[in-house]
Amino acid sequence: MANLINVAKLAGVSRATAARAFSSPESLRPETHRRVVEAARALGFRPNKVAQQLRAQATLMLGVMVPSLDNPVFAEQLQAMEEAARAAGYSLIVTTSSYEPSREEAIVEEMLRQRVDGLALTVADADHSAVLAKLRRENTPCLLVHNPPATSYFSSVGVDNHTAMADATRHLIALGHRRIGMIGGPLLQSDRARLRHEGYREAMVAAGLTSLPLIEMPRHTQVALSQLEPVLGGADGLTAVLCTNDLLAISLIGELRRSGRSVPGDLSVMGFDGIELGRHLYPSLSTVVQPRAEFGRVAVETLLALIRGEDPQPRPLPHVLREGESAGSPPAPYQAPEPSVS
Amino acid sequence: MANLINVAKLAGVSRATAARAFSSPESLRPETHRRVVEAARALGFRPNKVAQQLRAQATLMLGVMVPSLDNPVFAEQLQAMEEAARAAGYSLIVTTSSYEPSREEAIVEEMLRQRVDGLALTVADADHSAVLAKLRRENTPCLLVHNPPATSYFSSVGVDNHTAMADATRHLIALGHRRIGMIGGPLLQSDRARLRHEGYREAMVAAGLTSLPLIEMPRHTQVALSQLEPVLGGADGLTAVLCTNDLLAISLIGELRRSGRSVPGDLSVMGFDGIELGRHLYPSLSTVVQPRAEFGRVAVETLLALIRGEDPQPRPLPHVLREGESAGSPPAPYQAPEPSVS
DNA sequence: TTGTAGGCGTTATCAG
DNA sequence: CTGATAACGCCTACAA
Repeated sequence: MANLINVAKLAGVSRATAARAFSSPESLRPETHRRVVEAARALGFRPNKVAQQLRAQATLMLGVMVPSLDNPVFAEQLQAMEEAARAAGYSLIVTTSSYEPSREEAIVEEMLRQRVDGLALTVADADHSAVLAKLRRENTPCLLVHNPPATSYFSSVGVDNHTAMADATRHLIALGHRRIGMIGGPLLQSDRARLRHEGYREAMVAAGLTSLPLIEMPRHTQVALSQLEPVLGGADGLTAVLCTNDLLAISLIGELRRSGRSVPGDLSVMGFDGIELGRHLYPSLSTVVQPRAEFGRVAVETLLALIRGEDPQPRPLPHVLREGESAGSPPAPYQAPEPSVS
Repeated sequence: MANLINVAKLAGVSRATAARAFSSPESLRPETHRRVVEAARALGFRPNKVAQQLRAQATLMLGVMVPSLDNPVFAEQLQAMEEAARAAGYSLIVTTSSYEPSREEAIVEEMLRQRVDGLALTVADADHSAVLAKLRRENTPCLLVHNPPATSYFSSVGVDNHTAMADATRHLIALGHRRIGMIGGPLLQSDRARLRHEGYREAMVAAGLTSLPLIEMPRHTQVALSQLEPVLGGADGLTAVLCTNDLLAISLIGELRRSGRSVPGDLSVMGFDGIELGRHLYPSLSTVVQPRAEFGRVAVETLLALIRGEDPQPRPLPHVLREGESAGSPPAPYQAPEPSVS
């Protein structure tokens, strides 16, 4: 109904002239331009992006796939991406994968059919991802977010997970902790979990301490304290725990306090991600801050560079240790009462 | 390059036949079908949705606009919407408005140009929204999420904010509280804030108690304790506070504890939204649960019904009071020491 | 400054 | 069962 043809008719000009009234108004006689604009308004004309996209062979759309939006780290990053994309004239198609390969597959296929100009993906394990393997054969620009560079075929935006977790570990060691454990969500095989655990291990070893295997929690957002009891109790129980994300840390703190323990009195807890909320809790969360807003901006910028055909080499984003109230000195070891001097 | 024409050529058939191999394979001779499929695979053919959308005059896309993704209530709802939409064959274009009218305007215009099949919007105040006024003149189906029905021109999905907050208030009253206040984010004029405050007021009045004005915090996610001190201290200070969202409540609890007060010992705190995280905190959050996942499902279903030309009449979604550890009995009033009997 | 015309990739209609 | 053709709405050489 309200297309350029009708606008042209009503204005008494050709399709081309009507089109030019929008794409290059300065090339029109003012009077002509006015007539077209007038007609467009009268008809409630609104340019059809779908037709523009078909014609231009470009959609100005980016496809974004995150594992979930339940974790604020992804939601906050997505928010930043959306703002950056909008500022550059791009729209976002947003999907969640739950890390399920079949969904990842379907989502990416769908987005390719939609002819998105670029993809920003977060997958479980970039090294063993079927969907990434397939994407190598396509020529749609693709950027990994959070996933380490891996095969280095795809550009990637994220912090240095290895160093970041090593820093967190050293922080706890500096506070005096010696028996430090680490817990993670149900995806121990994820590339980030591996790197973070490796960072922890290295820092422990470098300090002459014993590193423990990553303890797997049944969910990404909730600890099962019962699974932790064995390593907590006793004289040689842990005095500090690193978590692979803030939600786990928050849940752990809650469970500990509910079980009558104090944080950090009985156990120090550190998170990872630096979600906003962590600042406001009591005890506030000690954590490794990933700059989520910068993530979003850099991700979009990098992806747009890829789309322009450039070869951006994004550097790892800087992480920051945010000291909160959830990590402190270890409890004083139990001392047998000594005879007093006096 | 890899379009139907080339596939047709390679398969030695016409465009139409090539197309049919995908849209109605059963209408082709098996051998023909095989040849087309073979050719498609050889060329890496992938149907072009943009062309399909242009041709079909429908995009199978929904436009979603939320105020922000920093608040898990929106992120969790969005996640549910995405899953429901995907299940129905729709994609989501996601945007954030920060409640800024100019962004709302630009976003909606953009989505209309993109010819989304429907819009799901959350605005600050549905009664005084310029963008909604404009949308009334368009014929793109539009659904409000969270906003109360307002003018009743647009369908709307959400809880009954009035009753929900009244329920929360009655809960505190039942616990023994008499001096109960309410705090909100910086958008006191939002339709939901109004309704919730009204619900609070009614419940207070019905119990013969004094309702107070909504106290405005500078941000949606963070309290300024200094602004609250006046109403907290003293013998007639508040014993309980209702918050318009969970993040405010969590922040309030953190600030209170950091200032040496206990929750709920000194002050009971209730949130609103029921974000997952609230369960895991210590003290766990007493709150009014909005069924976010159901929100998402119902929103998508309702919007799809609108798109089909039906006239769905979504009922308010049921809210649930979740009792947590952050609300309890009020502190015993200060008693002047009495002469002991003995 | 404005008009003409072809094509972006797909699908529905109508013949054959 | 298959082929030819027009149309979805827009843009942009190329002409005039």
